[in-house]
Amino acid sequence: MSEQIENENMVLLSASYDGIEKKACLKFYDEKTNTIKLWYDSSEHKPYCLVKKDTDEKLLETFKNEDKIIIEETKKIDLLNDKEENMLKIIADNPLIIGGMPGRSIRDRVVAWEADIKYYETYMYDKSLIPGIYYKIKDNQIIPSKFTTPKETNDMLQKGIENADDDIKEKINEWAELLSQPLPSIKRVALDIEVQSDKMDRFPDAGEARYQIISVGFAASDNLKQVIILRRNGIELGTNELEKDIDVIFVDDEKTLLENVFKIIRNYPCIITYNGDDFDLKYIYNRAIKAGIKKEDIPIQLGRIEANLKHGIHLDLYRTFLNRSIQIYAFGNKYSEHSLNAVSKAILNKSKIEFTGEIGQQTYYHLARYNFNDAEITLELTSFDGDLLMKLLLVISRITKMPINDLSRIGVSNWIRSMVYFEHRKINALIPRKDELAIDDDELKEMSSEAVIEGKQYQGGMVLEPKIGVYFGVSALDFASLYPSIIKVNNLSYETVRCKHKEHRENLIKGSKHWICDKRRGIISLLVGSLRDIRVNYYKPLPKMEGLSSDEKNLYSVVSQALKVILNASYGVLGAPIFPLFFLPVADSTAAIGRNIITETVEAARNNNIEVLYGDTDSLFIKSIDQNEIDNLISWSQKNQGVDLELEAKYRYAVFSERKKNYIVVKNDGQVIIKGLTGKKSHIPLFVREAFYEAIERLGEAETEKDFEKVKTEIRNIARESNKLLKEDKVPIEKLAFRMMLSKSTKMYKTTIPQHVRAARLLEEHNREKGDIEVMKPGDIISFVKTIGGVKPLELAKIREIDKKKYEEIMKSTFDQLLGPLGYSFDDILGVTRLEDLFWSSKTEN
DNA sequence: ATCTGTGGCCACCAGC
DNA sequence: GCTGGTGGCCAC
Repeated sequence: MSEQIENENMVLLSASYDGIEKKACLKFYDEKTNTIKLWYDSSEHKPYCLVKKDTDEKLLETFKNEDKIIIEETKKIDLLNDKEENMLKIIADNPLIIGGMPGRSIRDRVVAWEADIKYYETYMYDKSLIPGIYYKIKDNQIIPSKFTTPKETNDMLQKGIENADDDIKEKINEWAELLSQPLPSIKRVALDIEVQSDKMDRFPDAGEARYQIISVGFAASDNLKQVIILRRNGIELGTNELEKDIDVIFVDDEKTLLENVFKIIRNYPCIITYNGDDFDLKYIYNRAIKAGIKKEDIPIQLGRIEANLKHGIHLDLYRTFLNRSIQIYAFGNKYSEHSLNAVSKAILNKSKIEFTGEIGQQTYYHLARYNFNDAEITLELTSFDGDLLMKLLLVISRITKMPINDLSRIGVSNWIRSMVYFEHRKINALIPRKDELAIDDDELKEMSSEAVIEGKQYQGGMVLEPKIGVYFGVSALDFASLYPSIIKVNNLSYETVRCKHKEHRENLIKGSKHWICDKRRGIISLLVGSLRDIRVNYYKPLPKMEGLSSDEKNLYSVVSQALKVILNASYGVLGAPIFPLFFLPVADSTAAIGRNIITETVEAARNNNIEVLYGDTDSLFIKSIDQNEIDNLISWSQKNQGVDLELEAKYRYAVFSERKKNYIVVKNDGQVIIKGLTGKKSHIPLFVREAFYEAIERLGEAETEKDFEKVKTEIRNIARESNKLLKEDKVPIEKLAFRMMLSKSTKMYKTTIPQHVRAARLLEEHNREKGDIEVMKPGDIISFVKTIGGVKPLELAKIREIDKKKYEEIMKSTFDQLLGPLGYSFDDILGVTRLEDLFWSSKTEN
């Protein structure tokens, strides 16, 4: 049922294989009509393999030695229709199979075909389709839409990359064309359901779907705000505290409720949920089947890992926010727990609505308010900051060649895999299998650097010994995208590091046993290098350019963020055994060159009489704010190392202790930046953290060295005040709670039982006695307090059980990290306080 | 089924 | 009481 669509600009969202139609099904988003256009491609596309007469060994040899492997078409195997024995015969006659899913051997291809899941990869490659960009369909042909970049920005790009190598330059221009396309705003609806479960079963199984759905909330980008409520016996209406524009619809039976839900879903090309894969959509589907609704009338399609829409796409934000790259690089590690409440609190500063008792016993209006609120914050997670998340996904989709519904559910190693494989196919290069890149364990150990931390695979970044003290007039310098720069400049890639050419074995990397090919550009080096250059020289400075519209600025900063995510991951995956192109020598070489670069730069600084105070991996702190000295160092580095050293900031003063990764810097405007100190860590009690931050603020007030006396007095007052509150039991117990994440379920801790696990077990036991069998899961956060003789979960502890001495110790160690480098100690400061305290408490006792 | 890396500090556990 | 090892959080 191929639909004729003409002359429209549509964004390609996803591609899948329709097993019934035996056709490719493409989903395009049409911005004009706000709908998904389904496109069944009736042109022939069969999964096939090209066969080339050769042997594996011979080809591998060639692969390492030649500039490029060109695949020649000699014979096709039709994987879908050929009989297996026939295929095997062809394979026997032609031992090497390349192509079909180009680059992969027939074994991989057959496996991929059977799994059905990689279909879009081969289809999209064959048709030269890239998800996330605009197309027209005309005369049954899919034609990419053309967008031209504004002249000013293009000029800036060309100027920024004029010194790049030709191959990199070409690639950068290709990226620029792809990434400067406008970003569509996708019409979407967020959905959340509530289920009539009882207390004993707080997380009902969606496969079983035992309880009826009592409420479904909707919040959409076109301002639809609706809750559908199931009428039940004995439930009161309650008071209507909902905003006026929220529709509450009552229905009498679940089937009608579900039909209403489906009617709404069908109006939207994109549906957003929080944990919809595992719960909401699965639950709805199974209840619909139970209610006797026919499969073909349900717009939901359940996959193995993903619940999808027949007419559109579904994004499960739970899976997206679980992604570590998204968490750290896109959202700056703002959230640490992955519940809807925790994420929305951290990002939107909005919470779920609280209620007591069971959800099934709430009044209708309270249920509606609770349910709608969940749907609304779910939607808002995609719409805050000008649809940031949606746009980020679309840009990542363009870079990695993956549909957003896929990439939003999987980890970054798979993004990079998709991006790198696409590039292989594009140049008709063979994609090596894992076993072809594998190195024998003993051999690998022999050739790799020794890690500083036992149990790690190789040595990483270098951390300089800090020079203890307070320094006024300090500059922070760092290398822009150091590891990607190294990969670019040194031509690092799995096929160029330790290449097969005898003559290159002399090109040893200093401090390592690896050598680098200088005959051809490595594929990883080209990809990572071009992405690095376009970010540093174009997308990063672009938003500052004058005369840009806010849409343009927004696009550029989103692209910059997406590139940051990809670049940060691309080095890491090469050292990750799970990555299909894992090749440790590349990661090892990258880090080794990084250590060389920072060492040489420190040396160069010394030669120029610049004192280096501290440095970590790609950053240096120098005791100078002289622009000339800084510029000299920067140009030295550019000239001798080919990497971009940049001035990050000049600081009024900096404080270093003997501890690495622990320091304080103060900007000229008084803003204080703390790194690594215990006082800022998220697991310590709020009571300690608040006092710590108050003290930190005082540091911002110090303009010169002699101001520290005053600061000291003020910090003393803060410490004294806090201690007093603690002694008088005036600190609310919640503020005394440690909060720590469980990385395993409590039963899985075997070697030692840490305190937070003890607390978690106590809590589980307590709940079990109440009849609640729910246990704590990996990723859950346990709040506990230190009591005399041990720990207790926050919920079960009384204020009088608190071990005040322990908390005083924590205050001491936290404050000492701050005071030590300033030449004071907590005991000095509190020594004064203690006398007063004594005086004070004896007075009250009397 | 899913999973990017190493270096460093702190508090605590468990065994001696 | 000392000490090596574990687990969590952070810097890059």
